[in-house]
Amino acid sequence: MSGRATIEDVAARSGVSTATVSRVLSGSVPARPETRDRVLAAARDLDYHPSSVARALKRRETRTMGLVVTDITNPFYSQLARAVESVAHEHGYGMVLANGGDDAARELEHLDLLLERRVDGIVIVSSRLTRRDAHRLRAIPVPVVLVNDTVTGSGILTVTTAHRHGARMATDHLILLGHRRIGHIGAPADQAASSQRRQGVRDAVRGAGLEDPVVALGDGGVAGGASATGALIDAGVTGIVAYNDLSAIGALRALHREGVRVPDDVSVVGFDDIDLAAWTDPPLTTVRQPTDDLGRWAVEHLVDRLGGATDPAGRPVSLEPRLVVRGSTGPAQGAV
Amino acid sequence: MSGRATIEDVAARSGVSTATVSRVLSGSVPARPETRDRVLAAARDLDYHPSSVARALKRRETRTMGLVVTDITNPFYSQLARAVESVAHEHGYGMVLANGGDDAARELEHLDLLLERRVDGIVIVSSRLTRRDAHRLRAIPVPVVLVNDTVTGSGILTVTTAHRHGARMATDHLILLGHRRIGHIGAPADQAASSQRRQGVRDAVRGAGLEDPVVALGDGGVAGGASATGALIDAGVTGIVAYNDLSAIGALRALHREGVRVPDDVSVVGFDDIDLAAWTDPPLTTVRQPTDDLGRWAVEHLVDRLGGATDPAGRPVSLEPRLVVRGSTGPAQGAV
DNA sequence: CTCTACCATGTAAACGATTACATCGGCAGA
DNA sequence: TCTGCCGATGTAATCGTTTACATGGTAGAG
Repeated sequence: MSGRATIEDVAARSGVSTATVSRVLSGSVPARPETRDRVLAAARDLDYHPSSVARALKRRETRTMGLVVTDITNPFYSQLARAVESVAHEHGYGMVLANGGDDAARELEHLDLLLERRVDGIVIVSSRLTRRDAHRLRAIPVPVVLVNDTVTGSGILTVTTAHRHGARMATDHLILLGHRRIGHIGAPADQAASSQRRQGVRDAVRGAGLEDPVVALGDGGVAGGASATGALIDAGVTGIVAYNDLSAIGALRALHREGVRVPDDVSVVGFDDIDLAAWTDPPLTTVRQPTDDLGRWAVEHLVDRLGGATDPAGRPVSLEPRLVVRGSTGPAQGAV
Repeated sequence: MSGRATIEDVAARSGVSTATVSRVLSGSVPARPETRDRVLAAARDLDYHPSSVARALKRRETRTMGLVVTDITNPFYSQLARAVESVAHEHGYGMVLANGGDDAARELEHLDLLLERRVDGIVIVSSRLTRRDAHRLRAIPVPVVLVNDTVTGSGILTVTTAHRHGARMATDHLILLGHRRIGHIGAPADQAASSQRRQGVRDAVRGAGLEDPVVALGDGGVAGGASATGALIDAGVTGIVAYNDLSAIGALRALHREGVRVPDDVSVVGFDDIDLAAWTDPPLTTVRQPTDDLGRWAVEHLVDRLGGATDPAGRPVSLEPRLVVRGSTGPAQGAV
């Protein structure tokens, strides 16, 4: 057999027209039981699987969505990707992955490729595009959902973790433990949510009447977290709120290397609650993002919209994170 | 505008036939400069992007490949996914991700979906399918490359890390450090490479004339690694070779909880060299898989084969891993 | 017995590109 | 001037489905 069986082969073998085959297979219109059986048998014999590309051309929908992610290697993103893929699958959608890579240009190129592939919708996760090329996002001719990121004043559906509030919870936790001098490991401005989380830390500190947090900039990864930590130690902080778990893990490592005990001397809080956060030494106190819910929300609203729903897409929907207390935080020295 | 611009719109606007538009855009056939310009201008004005689904139907290739992974959340897989996506992109291919999930049934379903989508080829990485449903793999009507896994006696292209040799290197390393009683944290038989790595450990131990390694079974994840460790400690091992880094991290955690010092009392070696392995406490000695090379090999051979190459696909190609020594291994107590 | 309705099925026109083949004007060589 | 060729472009078939519309047969109503 040179190619795969087509609907025509099935029609020929079962002695009916292609229209009937199509109808039987889709079940859209009842057929005479006998016909039905003949068609089904022929399809089985020929191992016929309809070509979704032909179907896509006719129906003008591919039942595929694109997922644009900055770095699939980052545990938070891969967990989100799993959620998105899984929910998409539930709804009969496939997922094509576009991994951002380093630069925004590449992300744009990926976007064009997705559109050429005629994906029905796109989920974009905390991309660089939202800052540099917001106008490009608005021009996308298919529904888009942004996760953990916003582009102001567009009608684009958005779901995000309450970063600011999450960071505030983390910081409040430290303050409640008696910490007075708080440090923050930030991420570059092109990282999603970077400024919101920083704000949250500041909110808490100010709310408690403490002096402003010491901020050191990381890169959103482990290495950056480690190297940012030195400055915080020097500044004499006893509590560190990291931009994310990776940064926090870097901090743990740096502190250990410097002989600073966690949590006895310094407490550390992360953000995300990636799988490995429970297994660091000590286990990481962190703010858990509702990753599965983010993914589900994104996909289901995309699907709704594809189904013709035309909700006004008002303000960004914000999902509450949850503080997960583990071993990396404890009472400040000399606290009550 | 209700829909997107089609080639016909461009043809109309530039006053030529669709054939000419197609030719100009693909550059396959030279056109008169003036025509060329008109077409290009029209395409730009209409923001025309050719539909790759129509093209796929005609050309009978989608320029898309499928990637089947067991769990995108596992760092090794996500690193591999990044490599695959990136190399595929280099060659003009898109990637649709099929995340296995728990059971093999789901993986089969995913496979069918990929085929319906008419992917040109499929990369399968250490799937459950190879054991249960090898016959299904052989029946796939597009080229397939298996990564880190084999199905015997099929003509399926295969590239794999030299698991057995890698595990042997890890174990030899411990033996060289004076360890005499070696433990191994294994993975269930349905995990790829599980038995080969176990064999490698045995090879080394036997080669050194030591008694057989103590084997405890994990689940390939952190939790399993942690719970398997107890039995190894009880058995009095001083060196542990884990199935992978996740298991090793679990072991580190369990040892720490038991007050066993690493590497002073017990040494631990992992496998994979995931990003975080360098950041554990102590940093993990591990066997680095050539992840990028695996991905590149897989994609490029797939592309070759799609291009008509018809290499005999003899034996599985095996890539050598590399021992990366960090802080989690050290001399055995009482060793010279 | 005729008419209407309806049910099961067939016919053929899309969907949006690519490409084999036909056409046509112009130019070089005889 | 005629022939032949070549380069640029147009015509139309094709890829594999879905689906609007047409058709033909059968049963129930009158």
